[in-house]
Amino acid sequence: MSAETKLSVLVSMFEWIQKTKQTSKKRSKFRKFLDNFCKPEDYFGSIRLVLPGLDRERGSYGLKESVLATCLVDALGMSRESPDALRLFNWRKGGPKTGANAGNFALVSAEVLQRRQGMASGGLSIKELNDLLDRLASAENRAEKTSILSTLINKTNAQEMKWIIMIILKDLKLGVSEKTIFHEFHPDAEDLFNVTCDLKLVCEKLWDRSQRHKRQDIEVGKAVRPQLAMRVSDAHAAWKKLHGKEVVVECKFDGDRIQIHKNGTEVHYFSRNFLDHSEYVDGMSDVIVQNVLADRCILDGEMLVWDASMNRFAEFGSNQEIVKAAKEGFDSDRQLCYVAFDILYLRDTSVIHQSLKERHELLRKVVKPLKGRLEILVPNGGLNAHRLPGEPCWSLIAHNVDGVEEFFKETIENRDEGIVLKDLGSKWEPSDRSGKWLKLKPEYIRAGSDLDVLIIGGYYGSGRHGGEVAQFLVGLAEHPSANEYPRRFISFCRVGTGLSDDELEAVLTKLKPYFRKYEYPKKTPPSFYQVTNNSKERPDVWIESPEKSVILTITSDIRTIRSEVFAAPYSLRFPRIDRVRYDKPWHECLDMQSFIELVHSSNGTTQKGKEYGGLQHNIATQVKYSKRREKQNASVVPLHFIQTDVSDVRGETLIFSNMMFYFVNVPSGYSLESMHKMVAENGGTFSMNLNNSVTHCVAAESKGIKFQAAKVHGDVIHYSWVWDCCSQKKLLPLQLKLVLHSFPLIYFFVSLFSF
DNA sequence: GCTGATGCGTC
DNA sequence: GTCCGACGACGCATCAGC
DNA sequence: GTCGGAC
Repeated sequence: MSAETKLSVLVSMFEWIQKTKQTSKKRSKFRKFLDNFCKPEDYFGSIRLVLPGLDRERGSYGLKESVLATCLVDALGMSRESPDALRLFNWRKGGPKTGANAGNFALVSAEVLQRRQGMASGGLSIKELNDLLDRLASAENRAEKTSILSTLINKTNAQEMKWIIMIILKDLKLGVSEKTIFHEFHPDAEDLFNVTCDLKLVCEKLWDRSQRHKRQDIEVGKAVRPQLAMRVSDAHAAWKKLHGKEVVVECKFDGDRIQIHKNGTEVHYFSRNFLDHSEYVDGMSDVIVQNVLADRCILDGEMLVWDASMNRFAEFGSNQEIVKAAKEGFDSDRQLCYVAFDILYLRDTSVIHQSLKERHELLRKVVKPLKGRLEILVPNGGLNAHRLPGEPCWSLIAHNVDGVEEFFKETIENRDEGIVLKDLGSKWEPSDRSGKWLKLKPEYIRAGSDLDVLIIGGYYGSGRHGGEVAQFLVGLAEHPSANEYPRRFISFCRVGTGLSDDELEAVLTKLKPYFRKYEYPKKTPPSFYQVTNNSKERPDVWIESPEKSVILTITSDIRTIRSEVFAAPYSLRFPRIDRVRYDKPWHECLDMQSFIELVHSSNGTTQKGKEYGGLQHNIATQVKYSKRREKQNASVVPLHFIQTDVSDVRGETLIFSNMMFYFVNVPSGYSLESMHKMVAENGGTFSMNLNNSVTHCVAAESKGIKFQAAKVHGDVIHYSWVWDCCSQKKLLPLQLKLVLHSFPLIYFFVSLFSF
């Protein structure tokens, strides 16, 4: 009987791989470990330590750097004020003493441990380590975790402990891809993992590298790694990539990607990261069991919330809220709704090898849609079938690039975040993002013209950014009095991506002389910065004074987010730095009021207004035309987001003063722009979106999702009233004819007016 | 028992 | 072209510490 | 989710 594989062997392999540059050498070292040093019965035990991010056998540890630091300090019996303790707590902070290890928690820990642990290996086996890690993951409280860590420290040396810490943090920094590990383990390991998401199963089935494994198909109850969409920049790029294929375009839903596995009355809900989300069972399983007309089946789709009173899908992020409400027996108009857009398994066979077209047919046959609870997304049916008249459809077959473009525009205008394009002839490929599915999202914020914000603080980075400031806290200016510079800056969002290493370095060189260390909570923030007391809002350094700082152009998703974390009422979704504006002085920072206006002026139709407690808001693209920019972004910004430039419009009358118009739609043959100009010529203002400032909601036709939304807002006026007023140069009474939405739908096609 | 800090998981 | 690590926002759950 | 960098 041979002894168990020791952790020390694994660790020396780790050390070697880490210091080796060439992938091929890393590869062969790992290979050697498997062949010569690891017993097959320890394969799973080892692989799960090499790929901790893929292991689902063990729950999470509840330990990241911060808690881990306290636990280690306690486990080592150190005072929390001792230099070594502070070193651990401030592991990100750079400085002369911290040297190369700053930003790498495991290395900082190793430094501290080295002074307290022996050099000799503790002789811990891989099996023993896994047992202790299991205990660590199921520990009830911090004291218990501390005690297990203490045991680990007693059974290891500092080097081994360093790697254990990296395993706990699920980041080994080996510089070897998951693919490589799988491939060296067994040529079929990656494929098998992709269709089972089960490391243990892979290790048990493929322990013999010389035995090829016939490609295993998916099975009910085992998560499959989902197929993903590749982002493309515009409709033409998308069309080019799918040249000659039969293409379906679908609305991209903004919920949670969920794979539903139905096995009789047992239903599982797997997320993108193959976690089993059992919290959906209560709200969803009955519907699935009753309306999916097959005993065994796997569906791929999006979990959303349907708002029955609004007759549309709720904003992103409401799933958990609804799950919770349902659990507490709270009745509401909102309920979980699953939109199935694919089927992967039916009865006893995988159907991923069939074409998407065939799978759509299967979906139709197998899933019985239930309005607002379970829907299917197929062209010419499913969700499309019970849409409101005039409402754009949710998916269709595209015949040319114009069709795609048109659908794209409609989708953004009427719903949410973009479209997905798929080749109808393609099969479903686990884990694929190579471009069989494409996603197309608009660029909502015009880089360079809108979000110019000021850096007010910095945070130390980690990993390759260790020891240096790598993220910024940015702020908006307080609205200045006339002819004055802003006095205070209001925190708004954090941003840490978008600059190249060189650009970041340049910014740091400029700012470093003005960094002021922030030692929370000893000192309060500089008085010219307005921040909340939230723990995320305590930068490591403040910029000494706003005049010394730098303006950044930020870009982000259109959907702004109500924020409690920052001092400003809204924050951004997916923020990134577009560029550094050395050319702009600090005081040209966007001010808070303009920002709020920006948010309000284009609240999209998918979001809910404040009165509904909604959380999402959209950012407009307020455009100041410059020839160059116009050209540069011509195809990037959806037309309807561009606000009409009325700076050259001369006033005709002032009949519309104090009125703000919102156009639901415009008569065919006329542009939104011309309507806006007409309003402006007569003293009125207009909004691109339906918000509370809008006083007059105008439509030419009573159809479309925007019209439905407008009805909720209030009366909708027929556009002929606006025209009558303008042509007669006086405000006409509204009473009679022109309130569209309370009227039978007879349209007045007035075309007598010319300007 | 409440609150703030922290971690997890979604996008 | 592909992968990976370093980053962003939120909501919710959990636990420490008062 | 986005992004830049490495291979």
